[in-house]
Amino acid sequence: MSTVPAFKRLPRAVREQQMLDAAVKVFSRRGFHAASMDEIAEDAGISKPMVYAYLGTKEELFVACLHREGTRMMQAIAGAAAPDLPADERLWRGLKAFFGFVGAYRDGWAVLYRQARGEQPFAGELATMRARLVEVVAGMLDHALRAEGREIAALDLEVVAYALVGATESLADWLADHPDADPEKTATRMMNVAWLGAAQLLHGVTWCPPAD
Amino acid sequence: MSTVPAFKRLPRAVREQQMLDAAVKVFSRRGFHAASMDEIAEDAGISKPMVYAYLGTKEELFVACLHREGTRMMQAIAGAAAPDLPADERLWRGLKAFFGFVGAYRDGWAVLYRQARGEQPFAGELATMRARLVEVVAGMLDHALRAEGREIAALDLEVVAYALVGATESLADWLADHPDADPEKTATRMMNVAWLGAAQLLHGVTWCPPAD
DNA sequence: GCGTAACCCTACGCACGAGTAGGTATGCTC
DNA sequence: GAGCATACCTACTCGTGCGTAGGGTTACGC
Repeated sequence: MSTVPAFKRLPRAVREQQMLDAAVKVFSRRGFHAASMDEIAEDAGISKPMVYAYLGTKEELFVACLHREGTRMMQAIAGAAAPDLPADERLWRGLKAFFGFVGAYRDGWAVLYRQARGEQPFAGELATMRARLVEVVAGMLDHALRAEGREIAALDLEVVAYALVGATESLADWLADHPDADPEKTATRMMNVAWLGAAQLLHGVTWCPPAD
Repeated sequence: MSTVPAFKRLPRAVREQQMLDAAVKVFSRRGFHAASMDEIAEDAGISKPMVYAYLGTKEELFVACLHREGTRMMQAIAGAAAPDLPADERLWRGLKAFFGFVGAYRDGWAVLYRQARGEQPFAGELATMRARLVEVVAGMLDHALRAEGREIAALDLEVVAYALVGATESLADWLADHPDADPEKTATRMMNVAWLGAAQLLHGVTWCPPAD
């Protein structure tokens, strides 16, 4: 009895992407633990054993999501911020690319930023990616500083870079919650906060705590 | 057969605090879902039904943690940053109080910042608290701006405040991972990034995207 | 000293969800 | 058109962990 199959058979590569799309969507809304494999499978329009066959266990599936979205993001940034540009131009292009990514893949961003941070097994991997970003920003600042003939303790540099990355992430979060906001405009605003402060530092202006 | 009880009977108020301490500790390490009521009870040196009797279900327990740590934090900040001080002084004291809180209650901070963000039922409450903070910072900036005879669109103000709060949270996170770092020094570094940038904005200096 | 209330326990029921066993249909190759 | 690999399913097992039933013991008022 050859009934017409309700939905087509598709090649593995296509189905894998559909599953990853569904997984990113569900993980972003529910978080790792609250998400169920059944829901992901249903959302992908497929049955659960298929997910296990293609992407493995729940943990492996989550790692696959992290990996896809993470490299997607890093490549977007790296592709935009060429290392031979001046610092402000580089920062600007990097920010534009970053906010572009967040705007285009809000769920992916939510998984990376909101969900993967607290979960023990994955926090490490995420921290590494984040650390790479911080290092890049710190390197940029250091480069700009040396060009001005100045220098700063490595630890201070790292912390400043950390703050800049944090501010950026925070605005990204804001962007993810305001679907009608413009990514490029957000990048401009970020430049206004970050670059003006950083430029001051570059020129040797610093703030000191009051005597008491 | 009156055996000596292994551990003392304690009044409710004391046990509740012990339970909350244990809950904050476990939730901060494992996250809401991965944390088990059994582990929390064991860590508090008590049996599970006691936790249910005093603090209710797992969700209610988590909310209680959020509430205690949240008000603890907000009161620390509000108590330090008196509204009649000049803007930079106020910002400085607020930051000092905030980083002091994070340094003293690292687990509490981790629950608020790392764990409660992604979990659907609690994200709202957290967002409200965060929004209150952003509003305070935005109000401070607005106040300082008006004192200079200048003005800025409300949305821009909100976004800048958002970025500052995000940068601060990010440094707090850094602090939580570096136990030997000094909270006050961290606050100073934050001032260097935030205030210098904000002061520029206050004086009307802005950054514009390049023509192309 | 006796009731009553507060403190505290061991031991379970039960649902939910990760992962699998075992089988069917479709297309591709020779 | 036989054989085989690939795509896909329904229907289960079983562990884990939330929440509770039911009962014991210490303190405190009177």
